[in-house]
Amino acid sequence: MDATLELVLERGFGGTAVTDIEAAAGLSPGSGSFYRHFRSKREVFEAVFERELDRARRHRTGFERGPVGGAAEAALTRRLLEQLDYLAAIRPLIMLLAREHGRFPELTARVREALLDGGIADEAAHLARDLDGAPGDEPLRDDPHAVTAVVVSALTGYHLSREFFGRPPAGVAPERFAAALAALLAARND
Amino acid sequence: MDATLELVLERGFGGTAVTDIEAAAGLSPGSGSFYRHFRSKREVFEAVFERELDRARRHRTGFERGPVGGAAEAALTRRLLEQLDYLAAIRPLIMLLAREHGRFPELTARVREALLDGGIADEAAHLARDLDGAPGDEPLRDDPHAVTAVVVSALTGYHLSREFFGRPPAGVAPERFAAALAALLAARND
DNA sequence: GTCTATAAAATGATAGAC
DNA sequence: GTCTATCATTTTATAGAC
Repeated sequence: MDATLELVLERGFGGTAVTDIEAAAGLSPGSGSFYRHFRSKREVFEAVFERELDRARRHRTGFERGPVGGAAEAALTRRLLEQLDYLAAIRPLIMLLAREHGRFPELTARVREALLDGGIADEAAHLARDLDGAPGDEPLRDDPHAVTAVVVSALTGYHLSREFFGRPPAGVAPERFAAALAALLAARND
Repeated sequence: MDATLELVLERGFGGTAVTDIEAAAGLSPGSGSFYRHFRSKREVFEAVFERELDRARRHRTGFERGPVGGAAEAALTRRLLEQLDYLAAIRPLIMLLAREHGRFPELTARVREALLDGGIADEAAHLARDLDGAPGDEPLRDDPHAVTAVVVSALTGYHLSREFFGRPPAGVAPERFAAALAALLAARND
């Protein structure tokens, strides 16, 4: 499964032959030994996908929660970096979706359910709520769902830009990026 | 070439047979008529990629420029929507990169040069500059490159989330998204 | 659980008639 | 510029020995 994941991320499902998987897994290429473990190429792909989905679900626990007190902006920055780390951790799942959502349309809904509905968007919403709950702040005068969308988009965009282009947007490192985003968010209730 | 683009975006290069391309182009499948137009499958892929790269380059002209005056936030919102439209227009190029940058590593630098170095990042930088030059504003007290990175990330992230997940983050429509981002940017010099 | 051997189909590509 | 026909290779998958 590790060999399959690596090859599919590099060449795609259609560009990966069972022979390649056997070779990468240390089996004799073309021997058909693969078929003692999985009944078809599709089956191993689905197994890999399920494994990565499970990993992603298990990974999202223990995020910091609660009102952002004291040095609000620094705390915010820390949480945003945490979310970037999460995205990095579930990289395989995101890349599997990016590569094969055309051939396996069912991936879309499954990843969305695991990531968006209960993942970053959730965290970003908490974040926005926590921020608004900070002592001394007035209630929101802007659109909280839209702010959540901006935060989620910025985080995923930053991650994907690094993945696809091999470097972060404008060459800005994660810490600088998170600090700038936190500053924008903190200033919005001034 | 149209048939090839569509098939490659859906199934990937390795998952698209020359036979499929022939069928989609209205030729007799398996006839080899494809080879009267291109010498190999790789060649048609490269032709498609170059065509989309060219289209993307030609498309980015006529963006609004200059100091954001008057209703600064509304003007900003308009420009951000313009950038989202641009991303939608060059969708094929972005998706080709997302799908095949593993198999054709040379795509990365070429798309980056066309999009990031002279594209959105450039526009975002102008945007930040124009915003700071607005009459009555004080000079920037934050990190302009990092703010640019946030804007680029937010725009690309919003676009890619819609592509990969089939819906915008938090269900927020483009207008709401752009308005929220503009509000965050406009508030940062208060 | 791996190997050799092999079958059946799909795939990339060419030759030559129309 | 398309078709029929064809070929060599690659690919998916199975059978059976060890």
